[in-house]
Amino acid sequence: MLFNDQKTEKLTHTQCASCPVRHRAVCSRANDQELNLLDSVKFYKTYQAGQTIALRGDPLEVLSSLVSGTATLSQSMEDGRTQVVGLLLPSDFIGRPGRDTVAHDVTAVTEVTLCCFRRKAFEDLMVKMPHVSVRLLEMALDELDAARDWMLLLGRKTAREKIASFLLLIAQRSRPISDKPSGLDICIELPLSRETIATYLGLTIETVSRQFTALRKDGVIALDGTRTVSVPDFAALSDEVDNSE
Amino acid sequence: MLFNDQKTEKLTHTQCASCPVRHRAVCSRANDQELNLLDSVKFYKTYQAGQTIALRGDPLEVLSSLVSGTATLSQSMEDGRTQVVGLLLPSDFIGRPGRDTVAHDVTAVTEVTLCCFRRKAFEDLMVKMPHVSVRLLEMALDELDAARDWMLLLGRKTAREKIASFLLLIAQRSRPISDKPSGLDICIELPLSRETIATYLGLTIETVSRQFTALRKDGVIALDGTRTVSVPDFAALSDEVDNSE
DNA sequence: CGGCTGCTTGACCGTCATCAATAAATGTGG
DNA sequence: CCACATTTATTGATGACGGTCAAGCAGCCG
Repeated sequence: MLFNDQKTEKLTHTQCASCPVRHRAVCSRANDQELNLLDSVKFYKTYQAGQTIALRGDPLEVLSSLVSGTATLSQSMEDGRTQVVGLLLPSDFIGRPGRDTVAHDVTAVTEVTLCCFRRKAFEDLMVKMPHVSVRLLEMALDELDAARDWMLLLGRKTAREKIASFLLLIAQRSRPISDKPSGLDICIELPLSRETIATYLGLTIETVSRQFTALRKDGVIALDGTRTVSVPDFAALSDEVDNSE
Repeated sequence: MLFNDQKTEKLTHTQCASCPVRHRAVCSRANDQELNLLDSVKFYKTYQAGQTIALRGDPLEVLSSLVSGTATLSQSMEDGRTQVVGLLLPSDFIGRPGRDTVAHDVTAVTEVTLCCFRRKAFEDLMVKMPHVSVRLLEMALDELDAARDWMLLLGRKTAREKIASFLLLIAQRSRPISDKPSGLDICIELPLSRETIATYLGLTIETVSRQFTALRKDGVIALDGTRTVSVPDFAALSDEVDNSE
């Protein structure tokens, strides 16, 4: 059930105008006046690392944008096998208008802050601000492309290629957009545990671990602790991925 | 390039009112007057089995709905490894407003008829008929869910489960909606070759073949030729899939 | 009939999963 | 701050599933 059972509940209320995802989220095309409207109906929720945000099949009462932190979308089978089917990073949207149940499990992997709207209120907003629908369609289509790219990875890539692709993905998405210090080592902070990486890549935790060490031994990456990866030669890492045509 | 190099070009022009996908495609919510408008700007194109409809990166000049036949969306790597990332069946939409290049290769696997719109014309339509945008968003979100379900299959299911899931999928989608003759054998006509099935399931053609025979030997399915599958015990087939929770 | 293409079957092997044992990181209470 | 417990990650040994290579088979068409 969305927004139940979380112990911690930060009620910080940031003005939309100074919101970190102001220009990327579903609200990106809102003008000042519209932002005021958004400010008046939105509310924030915070989840701790590991908390369940929503479960597949739950009634979908609240729609939200991820403001900070990282969450996963996942799908699992009765016998426990699980696949992460999407990574949610700041500006990503959770839930969908026109549906009344949650389609996939949503889990916070770090502390997560959501900017929330009751579904009814959001659907009203979509009528008042058609650009919200347009932006939502754009974002859905982007996610669709991303999902399909991931299908290539899951269906066809080797374990080593999967890890390399994953590192490149994280490097891209965590970098504040077009910031290429081609001189110094690129340093990647992994938001996911080995366990979660494995379920994202369709591998086991052991294989993930082995491939990390293999890449390290081959000098493609360097590991500092378990969550920090530095990339001495970015081209070498890219070469590990025989990229889509 | 969309709509080049096809030899055969059927110019049949069906009235929207009697279109087979009238109530499922992007135009499903159009009224009679709007249908007339659609009739006046749409045009049909036909592709032969095996023909390329569009290639990744091509300029996207035409958007279309699939009216009849089956096509695939696929993604491939430089070295030739290929993954089918979507199956296009009647009523599915091809292309996306707001993009100017094709995101994935589109290939006809049977003879295919498309109901086409020049991109500009279609974007005008979206303005005149907002329900088209809404329907498009709905369809995009459905596809997104389907893509994510497929990620679970690709990442976590065994070869046998993949084949069983595939058969169930085809059975569902080819059946004219909620038609359950629980008595007699269900008969599935496969629109895809073993080759294409393999690239859809992230397997090799040999493994697909072996799993088909395995399921046959176990009495779960019966094969009549290479494209016709009959299912004596539907429950047995469903049991092969340890379904998502 | 031969030649073609698509499918099946067999023999073998490699990649990755499984099971199991450390080792490292993180947390807890004294 | 250190002993101890717990979780998380690494490493090793082994085997299974599915891939690869190769040969046969079936349907199709000239």
